[in-house]
Amino acid sequence: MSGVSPIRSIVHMDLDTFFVSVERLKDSRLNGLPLLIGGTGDRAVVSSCSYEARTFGIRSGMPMRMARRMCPQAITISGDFEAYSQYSGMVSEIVAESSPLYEKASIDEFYIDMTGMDRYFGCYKWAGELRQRIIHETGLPISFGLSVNKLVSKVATGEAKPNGQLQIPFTNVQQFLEPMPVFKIPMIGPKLGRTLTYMGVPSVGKLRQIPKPVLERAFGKTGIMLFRKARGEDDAPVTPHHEAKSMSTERTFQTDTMDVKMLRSLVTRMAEQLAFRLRDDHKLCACVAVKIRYANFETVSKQLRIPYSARDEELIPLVLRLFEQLYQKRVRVRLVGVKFSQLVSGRPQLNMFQDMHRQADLYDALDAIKHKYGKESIGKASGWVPPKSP
DNA sequence: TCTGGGGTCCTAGGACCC
DNA sequence: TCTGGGGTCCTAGGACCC
Repeated sequence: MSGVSPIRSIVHMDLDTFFVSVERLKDSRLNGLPLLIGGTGDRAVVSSCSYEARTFGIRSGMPMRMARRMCPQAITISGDFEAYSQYSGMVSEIVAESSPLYEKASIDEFYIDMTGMDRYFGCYKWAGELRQRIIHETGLPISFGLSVNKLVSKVATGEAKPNGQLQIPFTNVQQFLEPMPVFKIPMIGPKLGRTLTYMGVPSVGKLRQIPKPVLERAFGKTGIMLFRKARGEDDAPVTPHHEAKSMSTERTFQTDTMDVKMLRSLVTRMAEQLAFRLRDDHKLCACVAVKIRYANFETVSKQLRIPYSARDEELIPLVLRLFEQLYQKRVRVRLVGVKFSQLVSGRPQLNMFQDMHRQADLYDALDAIKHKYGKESIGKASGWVPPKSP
């Protein structure tokens, strides 16, 4: 093999306003209307919104209250994640069937590595046919970008939307990126984007003019990243499978609370549900963490390295202990969360000093019930939270 | 207009070891 | 006993993505 890597052909496919599109398949009367998907509570945010809603300045991530103020006639729908997951699966199957190497990057986007295929087929033609097939078989609009790596392909998809496709050959990468505002580059978020703009670097073209040492001095590793991205460089491979590295759950309350008993039983239940997920995925965790966000949005967390475990009797007391260490008494709490990380594959270790066979049998029985009747069907009494009164 | 929930990755400081 | 330097692990917080 020579050391010279060939120019790659990477497709990025992204379903357009995915949640909105699914809702419109379920109910065609929603076509053409401003639509907001997200929670209904006071503190909900917009998960997805239609292009009709976007003309009012609404964006995903925006508080629902604000969105409704900007567009009172918008229709609000609380998400149906089961349906979204099903449709996402349908699209995945079509992509998997036709692509030699693909990566599902999120519920609504894929990367496909077509390097080498272009000698036999035209990549652009092939990707266009795949796109049409997805549209035809699922009814969901989807766009794609085709270029030399994930970065440029993803940016190209952004420009192709809605319901379009765009190829950027490697000879055109610079000219394509140059006029772009820096925040169109993935990983340049609000914070970095603002800093760059204040520095007089609003576009990728301007960013490209800054010497590497200057960027490195100003931003460290991030500076190197900026230098490369400004040139459309990205050697990240298309990776078919990712092992989960953490699992977490959190809950924001409708109104801030000081009910410690409720908080304790909630984090207990959260730990229990996550431990169930661990065992279900045949995973163990070696780090547990608790997060609290107070009424003033100040957010604190505490984590602890532990011997690998997936057992309720080990994990729940640890989570409760972290909670007690973290919790500031008499301060109103907005959110609590529990996270298990440092995951590895494995089964809970048998503890010789306990009657482990009985213990293991008990787990199997309890987990079987959770499978059959749902995660909420059974749990420790201490994890029980009274249903909200109307 | 006060800011969801599920993730990943990076940074920086302190502990600890050789 | 006022003191090095590098490596690694751990913790806390934050930026970013969908």
